[in-house]
Amino acid sequence: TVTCNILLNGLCKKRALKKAEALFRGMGKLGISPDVIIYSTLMDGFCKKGEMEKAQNLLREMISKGVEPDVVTYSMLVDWLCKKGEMEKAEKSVREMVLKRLKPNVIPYNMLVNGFCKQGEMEKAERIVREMVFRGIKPNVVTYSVLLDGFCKQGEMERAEKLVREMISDGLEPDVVTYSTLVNGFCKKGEMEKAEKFVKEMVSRGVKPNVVTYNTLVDFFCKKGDMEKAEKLVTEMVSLGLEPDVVTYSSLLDGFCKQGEVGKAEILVNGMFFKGVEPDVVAFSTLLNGLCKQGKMEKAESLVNEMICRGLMPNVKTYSMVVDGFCKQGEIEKAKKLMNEMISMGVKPNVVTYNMLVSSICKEGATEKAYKLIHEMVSAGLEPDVVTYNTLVSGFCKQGEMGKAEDLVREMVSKGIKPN
RNA sequence: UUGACGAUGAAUCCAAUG
Repeated sequence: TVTCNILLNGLCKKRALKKAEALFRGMGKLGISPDVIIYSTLMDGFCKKGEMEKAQNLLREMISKGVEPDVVTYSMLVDWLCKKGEMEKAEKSVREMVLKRLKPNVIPYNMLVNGFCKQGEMEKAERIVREMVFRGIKPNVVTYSVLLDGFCKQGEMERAEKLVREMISDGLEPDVVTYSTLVNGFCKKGEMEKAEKFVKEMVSRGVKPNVVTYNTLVDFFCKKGDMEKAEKLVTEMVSLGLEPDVVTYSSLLDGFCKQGEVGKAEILVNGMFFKGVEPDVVAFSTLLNGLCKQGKMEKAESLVNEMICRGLMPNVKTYSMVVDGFCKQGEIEKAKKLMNEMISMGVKPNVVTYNMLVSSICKEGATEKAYKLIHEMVSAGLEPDVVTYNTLVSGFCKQGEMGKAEDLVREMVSKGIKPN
């Protein structure tokens, strides 16, 4: 059973779920009865691939075979709920564990903390930390890193910095993730000096920067448009034995594109293949966005086809970039056609996609007509957001129809959308 | 040394003076 599971785990980690499943079924035929670990391993594999149906079926199967879910199995459920943003249910599951005397350890609590942090609910996150301490569970480096990321994403860098000091005085060693989180926080705030200070600190504490740490810094310079510095950092990371990965390249691609150097980006993609780094959907989409922004729509469309040929399925963002490209070219009909095409590919347009259409129709001076798109959005199950309204308000303002603009502001407020 | 948690990359609107 253990041997099988080691194999199973390997297959799951490699995303070879079909093989894993085959192995699982094979075990049954050999008369090896799967234990809770086998089931959990496979369930986790399905969860990570987003195949929740299969995961749930497996859960039912294990229960029906009298295999009791344990702390790990429950935790996976908790994590799934947290990632879906269903925090009440997630909390309930943890309580359920307690009631069933499956003593939840630090991990399910970390999941809850992470869930709340990702929603920006820092008070609730801290409440969970208090609760875990109350239950006699010590926060670990992950707990702190999760909280740290939460504060960073809220832009509360003073609190973030304090938290790192706190964990050190609590006797916990910040690791590469902790530091990378903090470095990212400062980078996103544009505080490079601070970011560099903490890179120095991590090194002096014997924590080696890894690819993620460098990617964070590289991305900062790419966003700033300082491609020289970005490329220099890449050279530095290579000299340290860190291989640039698809994320490194994506940042560079975006940097070049935003500098208007789409040609360089195209060359870089070839360089990726050469280095054996396979571009993924994001990498391709980044280049695609560059092409669209330059109005090179023929190239853009053929790039989308290339993606599909490579088995990389364009997502909403990918398609939306092309939709926006057509919109900005004034080819609204083509944009609409593409929206139908994406639907037929099983990709639903979202608010952003619609906002693009709204924007281009406003630019034509037909704000009234653009406004009517809201109905279409609603019937597609989408709610207009602050950008939708900003676009329309701006449209009316430019047409000199201030009354209508003001009406719209009132309308958005009445819908509970805060003007920014 | 069989399973669960944390960090990095891509899309839409608007803004003063000129």
